[in-house]
Amino acid sequence: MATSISRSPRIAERRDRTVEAALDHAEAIMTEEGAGAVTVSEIARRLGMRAPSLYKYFPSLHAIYDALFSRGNAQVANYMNAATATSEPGLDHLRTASRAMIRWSIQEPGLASLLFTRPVPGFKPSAEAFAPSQAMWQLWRHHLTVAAQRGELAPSADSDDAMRMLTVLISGICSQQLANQPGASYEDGIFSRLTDEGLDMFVHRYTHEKKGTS
Amino acid sequence: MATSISRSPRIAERRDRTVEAALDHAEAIMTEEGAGAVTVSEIARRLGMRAPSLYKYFPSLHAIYDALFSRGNAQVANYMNAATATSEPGLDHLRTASRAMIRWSIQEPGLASLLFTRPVPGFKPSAEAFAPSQAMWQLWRHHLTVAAQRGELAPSADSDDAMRMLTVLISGICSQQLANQPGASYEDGIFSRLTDEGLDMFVHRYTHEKKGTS
DNA sequence: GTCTATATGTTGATAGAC
DNA sequence: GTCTATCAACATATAGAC
Repeated sequence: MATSISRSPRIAERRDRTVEAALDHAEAIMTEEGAGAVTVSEIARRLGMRAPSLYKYFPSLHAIYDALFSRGNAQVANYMNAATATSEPGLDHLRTASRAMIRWSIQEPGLASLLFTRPVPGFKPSAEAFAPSQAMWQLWRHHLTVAAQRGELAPSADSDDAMRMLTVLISGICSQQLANQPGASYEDGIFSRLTDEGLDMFVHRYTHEKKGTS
Repeated sequence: MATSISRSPRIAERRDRTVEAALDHAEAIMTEEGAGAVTVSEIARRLGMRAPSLYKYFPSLHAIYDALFSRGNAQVANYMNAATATSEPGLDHLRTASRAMIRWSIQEPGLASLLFTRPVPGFKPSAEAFAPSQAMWQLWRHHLTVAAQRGELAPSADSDDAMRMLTVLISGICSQQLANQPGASYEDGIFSRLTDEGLDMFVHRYTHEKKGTS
């Protein structure tokens, strides 16, 4: 992703290091001040550069956000792959992945808000940057299918609505945690502590088939 | 809240109308462009005023956000009071209030994000502006107590954790709906359509006592 | 690749004429 | 209460010297 094409590999490497350093700072700004606080000037300031110099690395602020979006996707994918490495396909994977997703979002609130909400008024990620995100959700969806086939969940869990309900739970826990107790860790958070209870609630609903509405 | 003290009631009235008009515009900006897009200049522009004139009505941009916060609280309280006017105390009230809250948040995404998240980096509502919000949640909490006493929910539902779980569901539906299908109505939204299913899931969990975790 | 200099726009906020 | 004028910052972005 961050590999540039150049005649000299040494120069390209150095260039890539600068690009990565710029994104490191941008990420830090997001975490500290929110996603909307990222500016070309502030990144340059932290790099010990003048703002115009940064335009040699990125064509625009929009491009920086796009690179951050891609980086966020890569990070969360790595984090979840590592977390679910030894998980069984199906329900076990879904539980582990859900916990990992919430844990990561709390560790990286800036990147998470960029990936999962629209915190920057003018910015929409490019199709390329967005594609891995879709792939990730399809993987989740697949594990719902597996869980239903294995009988760990009811057949109705193999549906887009069930998938949406699971994302509702995860995003709800994250947003409540970050809004009401920012800075708290996954273990200490009064909302993130409810993760397993929420998952049980979901499993309960999609194990015993639906009852009537009052 | 918006009543000013003045010797002449006529002038005070006119002043209050201007204040309200300014907040109307600010609200519209929030809905159209996001909570972070509210600026003194843009409000003045829409009022047909110069920016400095607005400082006769508000001491700072921060004060405008605070007034918007108060207004949001009043609006959502009115909306929910109207919606729950004929509801039975307890579970019926909670169901109706949850639907109303989600419906209102989708209709007023700008105000809702101001009330329930922290979309503006520098802004924290004043204690006075925040107080009604706390009162509202205490009312919800009260209805959980009533529902448990009536036997509509299990005793464990009379807890802060159950309250948090309910807010997780509501905020999760809102945030997913607004992020993934902005502009859709409550009826058409692929996430807001899950409201009743989510409530059923919650009720199911807090009716049948908790089972073991896998 | 870095810089200075600059163009152009925006913001929040104040002073003071009318 | 409105305006003009102004300030000090800040932003994105470009041109061109070195």
